[in-house]
Amino acid sequence: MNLDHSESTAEDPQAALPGRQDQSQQRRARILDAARECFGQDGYAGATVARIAQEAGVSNGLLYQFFRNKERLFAVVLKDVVRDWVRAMVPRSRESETPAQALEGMFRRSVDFCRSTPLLPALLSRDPALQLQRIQMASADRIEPHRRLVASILQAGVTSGEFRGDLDVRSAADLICQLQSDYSRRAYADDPRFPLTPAIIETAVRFIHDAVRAR
Amino acid sequence: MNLDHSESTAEDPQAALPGRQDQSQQRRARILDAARECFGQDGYAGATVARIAQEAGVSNGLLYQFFRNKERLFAVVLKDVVRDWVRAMVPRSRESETPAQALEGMFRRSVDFCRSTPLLPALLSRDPALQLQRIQMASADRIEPHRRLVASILQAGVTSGEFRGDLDVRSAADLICQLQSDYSRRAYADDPRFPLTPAIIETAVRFIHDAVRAR
Amino acid sequence: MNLDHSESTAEDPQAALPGRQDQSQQRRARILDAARECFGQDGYAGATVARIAQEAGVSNGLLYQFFRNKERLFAVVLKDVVRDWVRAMVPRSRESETPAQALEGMFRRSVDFCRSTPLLPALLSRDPALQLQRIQMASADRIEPHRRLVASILQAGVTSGEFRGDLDVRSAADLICQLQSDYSRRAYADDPRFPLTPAIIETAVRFIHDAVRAR
Amino acid sequence: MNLDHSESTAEDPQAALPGRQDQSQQRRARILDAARECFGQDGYAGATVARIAQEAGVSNGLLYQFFRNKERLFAVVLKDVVRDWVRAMVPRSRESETPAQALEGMFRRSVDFCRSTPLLPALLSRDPALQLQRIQMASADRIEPHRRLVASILQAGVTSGEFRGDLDVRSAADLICQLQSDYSRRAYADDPRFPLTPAIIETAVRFIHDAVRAR
DNA sequence: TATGAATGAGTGTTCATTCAT
DNA sequence: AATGAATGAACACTCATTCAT
Repeated sequence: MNLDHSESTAEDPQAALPGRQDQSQQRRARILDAARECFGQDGYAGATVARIAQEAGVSNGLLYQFFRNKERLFAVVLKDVVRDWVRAMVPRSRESETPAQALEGMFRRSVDFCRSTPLLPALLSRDPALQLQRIQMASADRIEPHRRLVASILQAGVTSGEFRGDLDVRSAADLICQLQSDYSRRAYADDPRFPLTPAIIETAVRFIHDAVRAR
Repeated sequence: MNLDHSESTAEDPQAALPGRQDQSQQRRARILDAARECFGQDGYAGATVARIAQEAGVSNGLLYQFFRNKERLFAVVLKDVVRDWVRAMVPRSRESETPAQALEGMFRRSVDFCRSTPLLPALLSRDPALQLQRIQMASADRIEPHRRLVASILQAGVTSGEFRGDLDVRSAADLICQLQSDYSRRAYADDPRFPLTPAIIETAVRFIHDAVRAR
Repeated sequence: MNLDHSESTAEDPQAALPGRQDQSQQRRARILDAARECFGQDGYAGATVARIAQEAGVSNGLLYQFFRNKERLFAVVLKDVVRDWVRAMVPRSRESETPAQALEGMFRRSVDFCRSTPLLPALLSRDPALQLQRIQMASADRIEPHRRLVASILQAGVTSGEFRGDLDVRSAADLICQLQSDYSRRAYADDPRFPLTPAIIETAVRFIHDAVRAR
Repeated sequence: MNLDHSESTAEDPQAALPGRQDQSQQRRARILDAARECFGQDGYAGATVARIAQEAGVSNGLLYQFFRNKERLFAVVLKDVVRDWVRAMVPRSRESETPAQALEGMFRRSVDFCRSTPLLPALLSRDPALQLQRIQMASADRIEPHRRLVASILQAGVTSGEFRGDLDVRSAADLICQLQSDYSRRAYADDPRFPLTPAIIETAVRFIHDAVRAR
């Protein structure tokens, strides 16, 4: 739950005795955490600034010193979530993986990430409740790269002969990303009507393998 | 956009000169249309009753003579949308279809339905912005049947030897329904970042075929 | 509950087969009954026209053919209630009563009237919830006569020597009327915090006797 | 009109330069004053939150930071009014009073209190327009004690032989409280049809004396 | 820097009143 | 004469945002 928002100060030796600066950054991070939680649970319109502030343990007004308004706050949350998500999916060390393994690994890591993170890839994909189109556009930069990453893995597989030669790489990448997003969201939502049992995950992984591998 | 809400009066030759009853039902239908549109665009919390009324060309208050409140209106919209969606997906005449054809047909019909209908299967699946759990539960009755229908087609294919014998029917049905829902929503949303080209559809169809057919 | 609103038609031999006229008057009466009930229970602002119409078994709109608006309807109800109340209090045959008996009789009849009638002398006296001052003024014509009636009885008692010679007739009449109004309202309201047991009534009667009789 | 809501700050020498806390409490008090006024004039249903806010010179929303909703605000007003009323009635120093004097004193103080205070013992007793039963119940705790106080005075008088031995103490207390409430309300309402001249008050006082004293 | 009291525009909802039928 | 569908002003209440402290 306590994500890494501090970045540059992460290794600051003075972190132990937080100065003004540090405390401020800590509060900013707490706000972002709370916002992620609230937006994730209630959507953009449903979440209230007051609740976020309370959840973060800061005053109502402080929020507005870090973020111009609710919309901007949401944009930042969105950007961070996508960044974290992409990070979590990307293979740590790519060397030893075959394309098929890479594909499977991304899928599983994505689902795992969402399982443990109060997140909203739901929102990422196309939540109608957040019509903040401009915001989404801003974070869309992350979506396309993700798709390109998957596409490059697919292309590598095709080139190596491991995947089908007639694979429509762009479309397949799109579909795989879609599935990743879906099942990731389900991992987070944990809705009994949309369960995410191991069996379902294995089936999805097998779907993907079947669809791409050469025969 | 102008859906069939009239049903019983559809063949009434006097429909042209609407009586009071008729006009009333027409207005009700207009409200439902507008609500479908607005909820679809803005989510539950984001949509306003005033906007829906305006869009429907009726007064603010009339809405409350047909529906107890916003929540009930939404519930009705949801129920209707799912009903229409399921109707559109179900094969007209099932006789001559192989299981594979049935599967493909449902997929295509679902996508087509959403392309031409202001709809919200998005909302059906799990929009975090509409926490109206009870409502969702009510319309959830439709989700499981859909999954069962797909599962029965899969089972038929497995039995006939057309599909893989080791197919996890439940999980596969879940995944296929998920894909249908996704691409259907994309068909409606028409978001450039999530396009729905023929190539993408064909790829999805092929994915499904590859995943289930015996080898 | 079914009060006499018809007056002139009460003995109409055609009452059995109600003509247009009769039915109309009957409906008017039903509306007044319902209004008396509703205003009595919920006060002026709290009562709704729709409820009154429903209670009366007529359409919403019909109400407005008999009464210009809610305020006028209320005014008529008020006038009728006061009229009935005063009627009920006035001794049937005055001859054989001493002033003391007359006083006591009025008090008891008033309380009894309210016990069996959905009424609102509450509203009569000075309910702050119905600020319709002008209306109250209109029905005030009835209040003063009542006070004068009591005063005349008191005066008769003073003259005959049965009552104290130094009685302030006007003030005493005022107080007695006040008590009548109070206990009448309590008879109707039937609030456990303001009970109206026989003991309480007897005490009130005795109060009045003690206060006025010569010693 | 400007009641004492400040209590603890009453002796604060800095009250002249109000701090934030002080100003806040002052506004709360202003809201309560305005609410007392408006509810008193228009009843519960008739009074509007907007009017109260305007009368208090604060924004519409501030009201909701002090009181959960209109109903709660009313409950507080009611509680305060009863508290003030009871306070005003209770004899300052009881020592030297005979029971008869105590009775008379309470009556006069009650009337005087209402004359100078925007108040609604009317509402206390049984205004049909405020069906907020639960609220009334809450403040009813004050009614019964008042009745008991009067009853104890009566009992003392009976015991000392100053009052009639056959007095029904409970019923008499009820009646006296009723009269106090009535004339107090009249003192506030100041309705020309229900005047409250000195003569009327003296008559009431005499009524009470006559009714209770031994002969 | 941080607070939270204060604002007021905007929301869902009700209801007296009108009017086409 | 009678209906009840339709209206829209008015209400209680919420919440993003500001600002004096």
